[in-house]
Amino acid sequence: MVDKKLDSVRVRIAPSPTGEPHVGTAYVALFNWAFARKSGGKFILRIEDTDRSRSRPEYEAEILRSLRWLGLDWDEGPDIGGDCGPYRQSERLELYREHMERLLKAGEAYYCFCTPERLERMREERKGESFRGYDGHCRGLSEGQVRENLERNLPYVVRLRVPREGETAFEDMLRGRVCWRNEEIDDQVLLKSDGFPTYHLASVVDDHSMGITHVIRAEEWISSTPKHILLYRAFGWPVPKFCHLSLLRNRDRSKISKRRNPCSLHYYRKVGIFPQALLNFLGLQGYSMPQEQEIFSLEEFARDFDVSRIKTRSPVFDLEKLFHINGVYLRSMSRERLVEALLSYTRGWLEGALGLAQERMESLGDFFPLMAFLWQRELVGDFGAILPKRVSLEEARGVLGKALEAYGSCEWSVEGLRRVHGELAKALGLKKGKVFMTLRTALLGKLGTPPLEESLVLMDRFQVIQRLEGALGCLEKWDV
RNA sequence: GGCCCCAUCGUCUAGCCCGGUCUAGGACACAGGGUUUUCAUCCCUGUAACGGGGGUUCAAAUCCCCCUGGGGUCACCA
Repeated sequence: MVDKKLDSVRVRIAPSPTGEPHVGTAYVALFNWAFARKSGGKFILRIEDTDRSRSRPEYEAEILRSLRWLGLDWDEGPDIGGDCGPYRQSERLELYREHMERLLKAGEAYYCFCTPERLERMREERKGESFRGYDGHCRGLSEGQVRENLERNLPYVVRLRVPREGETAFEDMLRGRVCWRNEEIDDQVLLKSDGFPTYHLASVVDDHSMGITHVIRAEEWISSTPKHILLYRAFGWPVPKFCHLSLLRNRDRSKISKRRNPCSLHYYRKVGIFPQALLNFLGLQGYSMPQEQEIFSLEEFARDFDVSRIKTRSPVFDLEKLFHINGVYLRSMSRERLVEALLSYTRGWLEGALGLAQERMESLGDFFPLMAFLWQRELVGDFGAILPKRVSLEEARGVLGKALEAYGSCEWSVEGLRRVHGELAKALGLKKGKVFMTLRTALLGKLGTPPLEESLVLMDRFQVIQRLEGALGCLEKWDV
C-alpha cells in the first residue's frame, strides 16, 4: 500500500491543536500546499494531539476552519478521511504502541524509570557542561531489572537508544548537508509515562505510514531532525526529503510571538483581511515570484511554485505591507463582490456584537456608533487628554503597563480577562472603577460602552494589545 | 554555554548557483511634488543596502576561509 504512494509527492501539514490557529501554520501550509499542487501530489492534514494536557478539540475545529477560510484545501484529513487514516494522532495510539514494541525488541529503544526529580537534579548538575542531554542512567538496565520495575508498576518512559559513535546527517532541500556527531544527540523520549507517544515517535511513524515523501516544516525542527532520521533507520524505513522553511520573525528578529505580532489567524479575519491577500503576503515571505510579481492568486502561486526560489533568510513580519496588499485587493474588487464581502464580514460579527448592543439600541442605526470600537483602527487622538476623571497620569500608566504584560499571555475569554483585571487592581492598589474606566477609554475609546471584558473578547488579542501600546504611547508625551 | 541555521536599503526582496552587463533593480514605509472641493486613490521625484577582514581572480554582492552579528534548539511541548 505504501509503495504505491511513494511514486508521487505526498506532503502534510501537522498542526497541534494547543492554541488559536497560528499564522505560521498558514505559512507552512501554503508552501506544502503549493508544492503538492505543482507536482500533482497530495496535501494531507494531520492533527498532532499527543499533548494530552494542552490539546483541545475546539482548537482543532478552529484550525480546520481557518485553513478552509484561507482556501488551502487538503486531500486527506480528519474531516474527510483518506486511505491512511485516522488523521488524528490520538486515534492512532495502537499503531505507535506496536512500533514501540518493535523498537524495544530490537534494542533500538529502552525503558527509563528516572523520576522527574532525578532528571531535574541531573540537569542542574550538568548546567555548565556542553552536552545537557539525558545521561543514560537507564540505558544499561538488565532485562531482569526492567521486568522487576515494570512489575512494581514504576512509571516509565521509553527512550531512543542513540548510537554513541558516528554521525547523522541529512541533505536539506534548501540548506544542503547538515550533520551532527551522534554523541551530541539526546536519547529522546519516545513514549511518555502517560502512554502517549511524543511528537518525535508519532510523526515519524505517521509520516512513514502515510507515505509522506517530503517533510516541509519550520526551521525550528532542524535540530530534532537527526533524531527523526535515527528513528527511520531504527525501523529500517526510507528517509523522506526534508525542507526547513525559515521562521517568521518579530521586528527584533526573534521568533514571531503573539504579544509582538498578530499570530492568531482570528486576527486577520476580525480586522477584515482577505484570505487571498494574507496568502499573497505570506507567499512573499522568504519567497519571490518570477519577475518579482507582487500580486498573485493562489493558483498562480501554485502554478509557478519552485522550491529553488525559497530563501533561507528569515523574514521580519511586516503588518503594514500586508495591509497595503489587502488594500490593493480591496480596491480592485467589483462593487458587487465588495458588497458581498462586507456583508459576510459584518455578519460574522453580528451575533456577538448584538449580544452586547441590542439592549442599548433604539434604532438599527444606533448599532454602528455603539459598536464602532470594534473596527476603529485609530481609536483616540490623544489618550492623555481624555483621561477619565480622578485617574492620574501615573495611575493610567500603571494600569496600561500592567495590562500590556498580562494581555500577552492570559486566557482570552471573559473570565480570563476578569481575573486579570481583578489582579491588576489589587496589585496596583487601585479601586476597580479606576482600572476599568482607564481601560475602557484607552481600549474602547469612550466612557460609555458595553461591559469591558465582553467587548474585548469580541476583538482579537493583538488588536487590543495594539491599542494598549497606542494609548501608552500617547501618555509618554505628557509629563507626570 | 554545546550543537545547528542564517547574513543585500528601516522592512519584504531581485541579483548570487553559471564572477564582468550592478555607478546594485523593484515593492512597503518615509520625505517632497502633481491630480483631487477635503481625504483616500493615482502619478512623479528623492533618501536609503552588498556586516567586517582576509584570500582566489585581470575582475567578487556573486567563489573560499576567518571574525562579528542575529536566530533556532538543547522538555515525559509540539
